[in-house]
Amino acid sequence: MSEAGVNSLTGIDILDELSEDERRVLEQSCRWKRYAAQEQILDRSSESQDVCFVVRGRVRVVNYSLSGREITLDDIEEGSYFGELAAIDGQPRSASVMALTESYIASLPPEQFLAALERHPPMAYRVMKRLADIVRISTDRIMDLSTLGANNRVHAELLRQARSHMVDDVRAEIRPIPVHGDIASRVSTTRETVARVLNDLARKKMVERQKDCLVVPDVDRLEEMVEEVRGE
Amino acid sequence: MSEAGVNSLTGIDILDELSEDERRVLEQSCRWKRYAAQEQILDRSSESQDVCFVVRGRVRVVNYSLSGREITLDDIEEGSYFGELAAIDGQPRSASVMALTESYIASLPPEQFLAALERHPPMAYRVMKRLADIVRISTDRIMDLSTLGANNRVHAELLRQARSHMVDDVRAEIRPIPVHGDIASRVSTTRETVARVLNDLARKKMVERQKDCLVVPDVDRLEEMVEEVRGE
DNA sequence: CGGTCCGTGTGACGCCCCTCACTGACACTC
DNA sequence: GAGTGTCAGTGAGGGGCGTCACACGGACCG
Repeated sequence: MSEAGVNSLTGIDILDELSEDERRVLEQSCRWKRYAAQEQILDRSSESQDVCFVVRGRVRVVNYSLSGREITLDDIEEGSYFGELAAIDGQPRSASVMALTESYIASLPPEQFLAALERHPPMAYRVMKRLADIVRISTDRIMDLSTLGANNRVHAELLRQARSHMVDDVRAEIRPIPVHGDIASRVSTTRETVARVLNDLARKKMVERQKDCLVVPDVDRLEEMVEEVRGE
Repeated sequence: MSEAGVNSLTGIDILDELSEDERRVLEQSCRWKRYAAQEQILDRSSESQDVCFVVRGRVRVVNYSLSGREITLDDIEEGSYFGELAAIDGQPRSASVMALTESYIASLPPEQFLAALERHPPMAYRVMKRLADIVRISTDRIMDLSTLGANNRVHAELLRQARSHMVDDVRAEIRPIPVHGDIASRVSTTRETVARVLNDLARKKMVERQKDCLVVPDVDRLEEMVEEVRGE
């Protein structure tokens, strides 16, 4: 297994309102497992319906087209969870999940999860909030895919990343510097297109490559650019 | 207002498990309103956060690109509801909603909705199931948009509609016959593309136009066609 | 029955961007 | 320093499909 004190669900957000005792009960119902970076945690075709808590690490929810093309759906941070869909509705898994970094995952059988939801409305409320958030992100993405061209989607994605890496009011430093194929898989385009767009933006001085980060000197200017295209 | 006995939430699925009394309380907190076909029920930019029950009629959740292009997100049947996202997370509305047919809508303020969720775990569970369903549909659509070409998306949509209009094991009769622009807005393409695809399928004897319906003589054959392309 | 919608059918044009193929840089290992 | 893996950059080619334009038919209505 693992060293004492490690099998704890203390840092998991949605379990915040639970009492120590309650949490301990859940901890005991979990299967605990460590995964290496890049390792597959959950397969789309697997039968399991467990809810998985990311106790340590970061994971990525992905899907593959039969042609092997990889579509990134979401990244999940330490303290969050995934796999709730199957637990809630009993349907097959809707996507695969892989570890981005070395990760420690606790999986809870659906029965215990549902029972906990029923006992603890605040926890249920948090789960709903999370689902609502996923829905919003998904419909935004559908809108992007439906109305924007590939390079505009790259702009939009860059803008999103910039917004979450602001260093002052206007400047963002995206660190670590994102790999092109990664961006591509988030906005459903190709590595090559991302490279071309990025160079194009660099030529216009709207991004700047540095050793360890990608800097966007004026995020608002980038935003204008995105909004403007959205209106066409 | 309206005639006696009409302001009832009896047919609303998620309120099934509530007692008569409970339901009555909710009924009294609702604003009731009738809408004509095509009328706007909810605007994306409106401030409201009410949850809306479709007491009678059918409504459509849509979004518009600034260029005016219309993206259909979902159709909602009598007995279901919409507008829960804003009520749950307090964020602005994520889409607009319009009446497809003449409709009678009950809107419940977010506080009462949330309070009801807290008091009634089974109702909360139903809401979660619904959200989970929306997420699944959305990610399917994202996959379609990411991996399929426009005409294959039309095939896929046709297949979906056929599946819900089976008349025996292999044959489907889609009734009423869908308008092209409608299909287009569901799969994010153009009216023209839909027309071309449909004629192409007609030439291959995979669909047949009739007076009042569109028939798919062999749904499995259509399915093969879709699956086959998905794998490329 | 001429007018006006509304939905459909189809051709031509052209551009976006995916695909393929190659080159180059950098990091690590033997 | 040669060998290997990962990531980035760039050009050429070409097909899918969005856009525009226009013709057609059926429904409804004065």
